[in-house]
Amino acid sequence: MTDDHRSACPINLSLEVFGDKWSLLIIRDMIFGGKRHFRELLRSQEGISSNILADRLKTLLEIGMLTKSDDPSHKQKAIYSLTEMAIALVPIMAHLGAWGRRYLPVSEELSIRAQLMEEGGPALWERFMDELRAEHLGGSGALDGPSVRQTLQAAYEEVMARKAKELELASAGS
Amino acid sequence: MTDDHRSACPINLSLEVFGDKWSLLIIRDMIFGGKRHFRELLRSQEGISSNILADRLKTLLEIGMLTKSDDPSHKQKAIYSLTEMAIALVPIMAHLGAWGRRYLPVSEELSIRAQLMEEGGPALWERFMDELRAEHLGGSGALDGPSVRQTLQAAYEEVMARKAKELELASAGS
DNA sequence: ATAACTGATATCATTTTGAAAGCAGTTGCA
DNA sequence: TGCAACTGCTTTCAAAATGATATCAGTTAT
Repeated sequence: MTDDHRSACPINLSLEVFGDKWSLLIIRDMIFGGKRHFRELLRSQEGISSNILADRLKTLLEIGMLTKSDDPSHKQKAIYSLTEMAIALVPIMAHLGAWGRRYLPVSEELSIRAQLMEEGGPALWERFMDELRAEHLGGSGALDGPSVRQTLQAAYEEVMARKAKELELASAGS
Repeated sequence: MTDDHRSACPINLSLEVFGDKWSLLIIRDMIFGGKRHFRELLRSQEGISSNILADRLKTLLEIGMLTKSDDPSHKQKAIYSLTEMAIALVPIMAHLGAWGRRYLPVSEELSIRAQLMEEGGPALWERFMDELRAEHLGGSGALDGPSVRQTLQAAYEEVMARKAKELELASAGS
């Protein structure tokens, strides 16, 4: 255990954990993208390098935000799982998304999930966290209805489909 | 306007703004510490260097999280003010503090504010934000009763006083 | 057999960080 | 009228982090 912290302030300590440009994006892809494997995480929107990804995964494991296990289907495959510590970031993700959506130049398709999370409020976040616990920590059984992640993903695809259609119509009409 | 973003995802864009170890600490000191001047911000718990502080302030100004004005009392003094964009981070600060308090090795005195923010909930955050608007954006008049910042600060000092007393007693009893 | 896939490492140039000292003024006090 | 303390920075330079690219040894499906 390395204890050389700059200060024991909770905000500072939080930033020491994920105050960089990549750690939270990895968590984001696991939470909202359902990614569990190294090669999946490598295909992020933002194009993370493999050495950076390896380094951050190692750090997140050390901190206790992730755990790693073998994939029975492939001897070289590793499965990364979220711990409660990482699942507890869902409300922060929601707030970050809402803030970014309000003040930064987001695209419609990449912010529709944030919009739904904002509209859903704490009740939706709690449900999402329960689903993540079931998925990553085992224990409780399946939940009824479509998962929060599936609902968010469907909304994303709907926007993409509409945009493709609009583009097609605009192109045909020119 | 530089538009070379890694992606238009709201979480990514948020991290491009304050995904580093210092930017949010500066905002924290302005929000919770009431700091408005360069030399005040230089005296942070974590010991930020003057070059880093200057660089971050410049970036925060460019982004639109802060504004800068002259201090009438001193020709070389600058007053930094929060914009609505920065004041809107109060709920994120509250969540970050709550998360850090739960999962990281915080000290009692530096986390008492986070505890009160968590217990106060959204209603307290809104009141705090109103006070910050009055303080940094002008407009609305004074608010009744002690300010949220004063209440948090008083709680901090109470913990410090108690700890000093305990230390004194322990020392006397040895 | 072989091509594609697995989770990483190695290399190396570029960028960022950060401690420390310094600077050109301004202000308050003797 | 001096002079010390204070103002918001800037400069310098070493060390650390970042990140693109190529590569690796082993595994699996065809």
